[in-house]
Amino acid sequence: MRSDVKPPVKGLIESTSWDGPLDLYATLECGQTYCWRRSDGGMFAGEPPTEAVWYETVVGTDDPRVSAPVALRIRQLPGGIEYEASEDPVTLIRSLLGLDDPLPEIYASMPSHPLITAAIERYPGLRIVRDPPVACLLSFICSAQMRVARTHQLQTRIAKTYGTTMGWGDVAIAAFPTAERLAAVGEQQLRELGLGYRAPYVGDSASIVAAGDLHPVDVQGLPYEQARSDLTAFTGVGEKVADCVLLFALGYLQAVPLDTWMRQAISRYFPGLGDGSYAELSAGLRSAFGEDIAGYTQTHVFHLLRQTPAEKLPPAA
DNA sequence: AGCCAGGCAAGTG
DNA sequence: CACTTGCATGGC
Repeated sequence: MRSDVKPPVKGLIESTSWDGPLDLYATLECGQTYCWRRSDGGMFAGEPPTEAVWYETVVGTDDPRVSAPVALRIRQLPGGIEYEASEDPVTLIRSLLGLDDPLPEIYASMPSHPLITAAIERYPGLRIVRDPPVACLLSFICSAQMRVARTHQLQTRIAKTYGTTMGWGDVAIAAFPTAERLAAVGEQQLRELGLGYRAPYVGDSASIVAAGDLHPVDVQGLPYEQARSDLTAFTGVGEKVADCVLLFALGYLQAVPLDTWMRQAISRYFPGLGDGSYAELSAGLRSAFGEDIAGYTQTHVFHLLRQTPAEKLPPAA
């Protein structure tokens, strides 16, 4: 069934090899990435796994970090991150999970505010991922007006339907399909998967990548606001999805995706930022969250807001 | 039954 | 430029 029957590379990335805490569960299930699947199938059910469970993904050739697809799975143990992979994945895993981010310094540089303090005390070790850029782009196009769990369910369906499967033994991991493959899938078939009105957006953006007209990595290195603006050239990508790609794939830690949750937080906790344009609110929130690392603050706060009943949140200032 | 979910594109004024 | 409307689907 699978052609690659080679045994996997196995090992441990020791927790002493990075700075600060790591919470793999919060990192992969806070809603910032749709690229991983849990081997027990219980992702985004709201419950942490009872035992150390495997998280699985494939990093494909749309990603400049690899020259050939790499299948891997990881789990968190007391001593670090255990892995199994189709080839040595250590550098890749460190990148995917933000293990080289100086988290203690990042926490120290966050402004003192009741909402921010509550978020980092609740989720110490939540790190910003660096997802494969094309998969990140297309999955966040799908996320428009959909709940996190259903968005993830759709990505799984896309991978299992159109992606290639890699693995070893009884491990089988479905890769997110390449842009070329998705570009060849018709809008109608994507609708049948349940994408709804997002189906043509995904198809068109995949075609843009496949044709070589624009790749999300092309904007890497540009000034933040320029990069955000350039990404909106993809179909189905506005400023919010562009911010997600910049933060969760391209390492722009100053990006703050302004979704409905963050707009609520602004009106309740930072009313001074006003009801202006996206650009204005974004600049204001970056200032309130810590200019260079505002995305780290945003993702902690986002998770807190989603996981906490309103009456248990800090009182509005 | 109605409202909402990590919005966006296209059409007006 | 600011503002409005239509758009799929599922869960509560």
